[in-house]
Amino acid sequence: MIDLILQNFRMHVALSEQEAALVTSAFQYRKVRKNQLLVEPPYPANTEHFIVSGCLRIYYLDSDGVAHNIAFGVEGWWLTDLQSFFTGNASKYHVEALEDSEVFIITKERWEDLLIQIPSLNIYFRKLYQNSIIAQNDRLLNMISTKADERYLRFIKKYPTLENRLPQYHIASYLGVTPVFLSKIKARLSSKH
Amino acid sequence: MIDLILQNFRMHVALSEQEAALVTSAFQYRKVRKNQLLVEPPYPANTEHFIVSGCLRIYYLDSDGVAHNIAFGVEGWWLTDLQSFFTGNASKYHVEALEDSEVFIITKERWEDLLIQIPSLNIYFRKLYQNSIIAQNDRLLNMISTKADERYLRFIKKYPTLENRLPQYHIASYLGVTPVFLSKIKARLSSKH
DNA sequence: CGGTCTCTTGACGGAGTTCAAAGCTAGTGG
DNA sequence: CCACTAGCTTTGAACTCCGTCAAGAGACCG
Repeated sequence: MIDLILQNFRMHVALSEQEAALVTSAFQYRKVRKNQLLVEPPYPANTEHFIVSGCLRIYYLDSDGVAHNIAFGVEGWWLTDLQSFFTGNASKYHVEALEDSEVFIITKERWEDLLIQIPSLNIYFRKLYQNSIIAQNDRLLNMISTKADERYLRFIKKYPTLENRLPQYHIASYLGVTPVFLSKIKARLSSKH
Repeated sequence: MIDLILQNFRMHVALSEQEAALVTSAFQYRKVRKNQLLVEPPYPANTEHFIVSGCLRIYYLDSDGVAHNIAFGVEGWWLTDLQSFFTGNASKYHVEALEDSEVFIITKERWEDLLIQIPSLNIYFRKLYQNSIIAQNDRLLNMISTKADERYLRFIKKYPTLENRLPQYHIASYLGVTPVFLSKIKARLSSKH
C-alpha cells in the first residue's frame, strides 16, 4: 500500500532501501468516511495527505457561507491547504472526503525531518510544486480569460471520469458558477445538439 | 549587483565562497528597455529572470487579442513563464518590461547545472515555489470569491506603490475587469467619500 | 408511501462589457 | 510658448453573462 508513495518518489529520485524504510515509518495510513474533514479552519493544516483511493476536495467557505471548490484530488494525488501547511498559520480551506477514501498522512514535523534525512526529496517536492504551480496557473488563466460554458467543456474534456463521479453542484462550484447556471449551460449546449 | 541574488539565496541556504562564484558565473546581467519582451510565445521560455530594478509584467494574450495581466514583478522578484520554463513547451505568456529595467538572466541549462552543483539550492527553490503557490492561491481565491470593487481595494492596500507606478488599464487587467469598469468603480467609491 | 437531496426551468435583477464620444495629460515640433 | 497629436481616463446607454428566488420534477432510501 505504502508502495504507491515510494513508487511516486522513485519516479523522480532514487531511494535506498534504508531511505524507503524511513519513508514508510513517517507516514500513517488512514481511512476517511465520506464528508469527513482532514483540514478544518481555523486549525492549522499540520498534515499533508497522499490519496490512495477515493476522492477529496479542498474548498473555501466565504463570508456568506458559500463553498468554493478549489480542487479535487483522486488516487495518487497530494492534497492539503499548502498555505497553512507551509506557514503554520490558520488554515483557510477545508479538505473533505467526497467518497469513502484511503490516505497516507504525514505531519509537518515528520515531513521536515524527512527532507533533512533524505535531501534528495527536496528535488521531488520542488518538482511536485513546479507541477502544482503549472496547474494553478492554468486554472487561474481559465477563470480569467474564458466564460463559464467554455470552462465546463474544458472540464469534462480534462476530467471525463470526474464528470460522472461528482454531483453537478460540486462541479459548478469548481467552475465558479451556481448550480442553477450550470444547469442552464448544459441545457443550452444540448439544444445545439 | 549580483550580490542581490546571493543575498536572496543566503536568506534560505548557506553558500560557500566557491559556490557563490558558481552562482555569479551562471547569471548574465542585462538591461531591458520599456516595452521589450523577455518571453514571447510561442518560443519556449528557456530563461528565468531575477529583477534588480524596474518593473515587468507577465500576461496572457487571449484569442480575441485581449491581454490579461497575470502578475507584476519588481526589484527582488523572479519572473518568467514557469510553465514553459519547466516543461520546455511553447510559452503561453509574454514577459514584458513596463519600465526600463535591469535583470539577471539564467538559462534553463545553467539553472539545472547549478541545482546539481549546489544541491542546497533545491531547498531555496522549493521554498520559492512554496511561496509562489501561496501567492497564486490567494490570487485565485480572490478572483473566485470577491467582486471587482473589493479586489481593487485589496490591490491598492497590498501594493500601494504599484498603484501610482502603473497606468490604470494594467491594474484593471490584473483585476480581471475592463479599464472602463475600473474607472466606474473608482467613481463610485469616491462618491461615497 | 413520504422525506430529502439533486437537477431543471422561468422571471427578474445586478455586475460587468461594449461602443462611442468627450475630456485630460504629456510629449513634440514649430 | 503655443498647437498638435497620441495615449489614457471618464461618462452614459444598451447589452450579456450570470445570480437570486421560487416552484416543480426526478431519484433514492427508509
